[in-house]
Formats: sequence, structure tokens, C-alpha cells
Amino acid sequence: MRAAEQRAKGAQAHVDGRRVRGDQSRRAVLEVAMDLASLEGLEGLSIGRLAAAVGASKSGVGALFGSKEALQLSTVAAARELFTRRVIDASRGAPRGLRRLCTLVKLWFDYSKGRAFPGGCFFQSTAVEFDARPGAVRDALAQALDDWDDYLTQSVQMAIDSGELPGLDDARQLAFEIDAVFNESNNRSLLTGSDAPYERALAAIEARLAGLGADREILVLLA
Amino acid sequence: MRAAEQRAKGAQAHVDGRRVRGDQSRRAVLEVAMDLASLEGLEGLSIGRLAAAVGASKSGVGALFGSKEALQLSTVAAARELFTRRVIDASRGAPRGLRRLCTLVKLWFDYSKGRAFPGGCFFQSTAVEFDARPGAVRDALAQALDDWDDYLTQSVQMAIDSGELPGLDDARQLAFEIDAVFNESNNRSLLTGSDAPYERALAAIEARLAGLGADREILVLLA
DNA sequence: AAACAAGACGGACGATCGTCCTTATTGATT
DNA sequence: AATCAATAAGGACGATCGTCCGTCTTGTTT
Repeated sequence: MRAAEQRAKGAQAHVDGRRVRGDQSRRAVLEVAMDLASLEGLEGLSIGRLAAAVGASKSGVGALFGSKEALQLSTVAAARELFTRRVIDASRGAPRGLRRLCTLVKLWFDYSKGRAFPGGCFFQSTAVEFDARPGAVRDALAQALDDWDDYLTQSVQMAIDSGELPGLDDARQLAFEIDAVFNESNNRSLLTGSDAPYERALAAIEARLAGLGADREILVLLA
Repeated sequence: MRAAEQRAKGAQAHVDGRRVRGDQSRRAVLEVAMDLASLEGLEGLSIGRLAAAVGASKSGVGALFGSKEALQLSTVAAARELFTRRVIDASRGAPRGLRRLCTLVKLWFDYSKGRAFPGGCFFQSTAVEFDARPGAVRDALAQALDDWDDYLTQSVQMAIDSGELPGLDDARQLAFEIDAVFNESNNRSLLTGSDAPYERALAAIEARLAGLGADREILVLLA
């Protein structure tokens, strides 16, 4: 019993107990921080304006995270959670294989087109910003991108394994190409203010999958 | 004679005459500005550090361009010139059609892999930074991207017109897909520090062109 | 020769940045 | 009940930002 209590409150628990109030504040701040960062970048995100936007004091927000870098890292973690919920978790309802892959593609378009972040895909904006800035933030973003690439590759691989993409043998190659048109459509749409790039990206993926022998009855899940 | 003199010094000439010295200074500053902007963004580019990097005074550099936005616009213009020289002009030596398209692709990879800008493709970095920031800088970047897309589309169209891509009818669609894997390889390479993404992008383009009926003898120009 | 325009600098301005220190309050632990 | 830790705000710090003001120099124009 004593051991169980010890485990239950180890390292995290007693801190979380005290931080219930603070965690709500942090969550509220991070909600705004994600939006601001997608619009102006993680470096352009300033503690002062963030505090003003959330109706708190600058020193209060600063103390909640300790440093700007810690705030940036927390913002990245929060964005990962949102992306995972909206895209990855939401795709788990579909049956494994090509159906789930097509569902994943559609969910990504919904995520980007629906502006889950007002400045477009959070990771596209911030990864490009930090790709030449060594540090913990860059590492966290690179890890997020890597994990996403792995997940996308794995989703393609499951479609291969179930024989639904007979023309394909390199899952990571297709994942690369899908992610490429994802990001291109995201960027072009933001810059031109049009949804047309998304149609181009969808057409590219649809044609590519059809060329690999995918069942056309399943590809309708993309639209 | 008087008329010829008038033409020779109209609007530009008498200014250029006085600005010979200043233009050299501007050119020197812009060379450094392009590099800094590709690394830290056009907004992260500060007049003070730019002046320090070029060995001039802050007020001197500021006066050369008038305002930060004017400096940013000049930097974009300089980057366009460099890109045009290294990629577009350099491809004009190849015969029109598929050969020139393949040469253009190879030159783009050289441009990105060779880090003509230390922070990777200048326009990828800055367009993503400004895609949600209304203003003259965003407009200039959008125009640059648009012009590039038009040129790439036109290059594809010439290959179609000469019957070298019998399987294709929508030139802009292929241009979209090519630019997508361009940017994806640029970003992924910067973030992972590897050249592998460029091989993925090259493989994607090669397979796509081959699938459209392109002559394999010509596709070797890609490598 | 005189007048002028533009480069280049030192210096200062108000604003904003991230950080730190102090203080009061409040919830959790002993 | 008493001690402690964390939230939260106020305020100040040094640094840096973009911009502007004189001032000197220099090359061009009239």
C-alpha cells in the first residue's frame, strides 16, 4: 500500500496536484500560443503580446513556462497533441490498409484546409523557420516531422501488406511524395488564398494510387 | 544630339551616375542580406546585425534602403536575380522540350543542394514566413512564386508540344507535383542534414516522367 | 566656381524584447 | 496549525529593435 501510494505520487503526482490550477492557465495560454506561432512563427511569438492576447500579465506568463525556449517547446508539444487528435487518432476508425490510408489523407486535408491553425499547418511553418537554427526547438520539430513520416510510411506499408497497392514496394517513397503535395498545397493555398492547390494535391495522390493498382471503389474515400 | 542626351540621362541615368558608389554598397549589403534572410527569415534580418556583418554602421545601412520593408523588398529582388541566373538562365542552353525541362530540374537540385543560400531555397524560407503577413513583401514573394510556377509550367508545356510527354495533358498539374517534391526535398534535407531526400525527389520525378512516356535516353539528363 | 544630392557615420529616441526580483495570495504537505 | 511551493502581478534591468536627426565628405550638376 505504501509502495502503491509512492508510485502513484512519484515525481509527477504531487506536482500535478499542486499544478492543477497552473495547468489550466498553461493550457489556456498554449491555445493562443499555437495560433500566434502558426501566424508569426515560434520566434516571432513574444511573451508580452501573448500575455496581452490571453489577458494576463507578461511576468505571469513568463513565470508559467520559465523561459521563452520552454514556452516554445510546450507550444510544439501542444501542437503535436492537436495534430495527433485531429488526424491520426481520427483515422483509427477506418479499417487497416488502403481504406485507412485514404482516410488519413482526407483528414490531413481537412486539418490544413480547415485551418486548425490559422497560419496553416503548424509544423510546416515552424520547421521551415527553425531548419537552420540549432537547438532544442529545432530538435523537437525534427522529431515531430520524423514521427509523422514514420506513421505515414507505416500506413502505406499496411496497404502494401494487405495487397491493396500491388504496384508499390517502397512505402517510404510514396509517403515522401504524399507529404510533398500536402505541404505544397498548404503553402500555395495560404499564399494565393485559394483552395485550388488542394485539388491539385488530391488529384496527384489519387492518380498515383490508381497507378499503383489501388481499387477505385476505395479511392472515393479521398473526396 | 540634345534629344539623345536627354534619353540617355532620363530619370535613371543622372541618378545612376550619382549612385554608382551607392549601388556598389547596396550590392555588397544585399549579398549578405540574402544569406542572413535565408537563415533567419526576412523579419529576423535586422539592420544592426546586417551592418555589423558587412562592416558598416547601422545608420549607414538604414539610410541606404530607407526602411526595413524597402530593404526586405530589395533583398527579395536580389534573390530573384540570383535564382534566375543560376537556374532559369542556365537552362536556356539546352534544346527546348523535355531536354530543357530535365536540365531545369537538375539545375534546381544543384541550386538547392549546393546551398546557393546557406539556409536553403530563399523563397521557400521566406514565403512560408510571410504567407500570413499581408503587405508588400508578401505580395512580392507571391509574385516570385507565381512567376516561377508559370515558367515551370511553360517548360512542361514545351515538352508536351514537342510530343515528348504523350501521356500528359495538364502541364500545370505536373509543374505543381515537381515543385512539391522540390520543396519537400529542400526542407527535409535541411532538417535532417542528409542528401537522401533529394534522391527521393529525383526518383519521384524520374518515375513520373517515365510513366508519361518520356524517352529514357533523355531522362539521364536528370542525374 | 557654386550649389546640390547622396553616401556614411555617430548618436539619440521610444518601443519592445526576455529575464529577473520582489511581493501577495493560495493550494498542498507535514 | 504551520510550513512550503507555485501562481500571479508589478516593476525594473540591459539589450536590441527601427527610425530619425545632424554632420561631414564626396561626386555630380548647373
